[in-house]
Amino acid sequence: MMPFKEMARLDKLIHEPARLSIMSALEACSMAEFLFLQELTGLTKGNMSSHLSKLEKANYVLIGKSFLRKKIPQTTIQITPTGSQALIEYWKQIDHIREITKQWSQETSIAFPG
Amino acid sequence: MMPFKEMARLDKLIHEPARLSIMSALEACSMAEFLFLQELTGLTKGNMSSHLSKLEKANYVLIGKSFLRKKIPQTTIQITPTGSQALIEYWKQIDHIREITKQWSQETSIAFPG
DNA sequence: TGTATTTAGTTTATAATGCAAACTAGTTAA
DNA sequence: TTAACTAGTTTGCATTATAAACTAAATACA
Repeated sequence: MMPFKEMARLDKLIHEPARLSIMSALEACSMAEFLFLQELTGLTKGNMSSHLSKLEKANYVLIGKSFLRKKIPQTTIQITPTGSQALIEYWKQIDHIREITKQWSQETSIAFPG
Repeated sequence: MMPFKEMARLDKLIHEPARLSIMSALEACSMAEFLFLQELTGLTKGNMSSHLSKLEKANYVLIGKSFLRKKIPQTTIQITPTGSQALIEYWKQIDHIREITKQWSQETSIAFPG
């Protein structure tokens, strides 16, 4: 297949920058609180919340709600094995795309020099 | 800055997969015809056309219209120096993000082992 | 005690965007 | 002469990212 068609297959759930940053942060922390994650990513609360919902729906993250000292609500987020795998796949695909694009570029410059 | 905030700054004009494939293809070819580019990327004509318009508006590509044997319209597309630079910057930023994310990940696992 | 503010999120409304179907304008075929 | 093809553009629709508005509970303070 032509290398460029491969880009259309990138996992859009991960590709979106806000979610890519969430997923990357979660891959680094084994578990993160909502507010900590918000600070790391710089997203607004509403934005965080809706992106997390999408990731949860895809089973990329696990969201746990509990209460601190039985009072203050605390939401914790973990990446799931599915999510972790998807992130790895995503970067692998990015690498592959860059590699074959570079190859194709070289072949083209040989075929049509100057 | 936290690494994850950097993702929000990715050039969205290039980040979008359809346009990333257009830009990558154009970086490889010095000049491409509309239909050739369409075949390379697998995009529909309508889709190609609107993405190219956006890239043109940003001065990332140069679009030339001419007529083959004075009859058949032929659109040729070239990447501009601005576009080429933007693409290079984009990949540089991706690399940087991955690097600092990896670093941050290591630091975190030292700070919070287990 | 009551009311004002803060905290921790969720829901809603909006604006932007990607996408292909429908359209345009010209060419060739039957 | 009308039907079908070519090379693209425009339009309308569905999806999506975003922040503002909202909810529900806890605390401050007067």
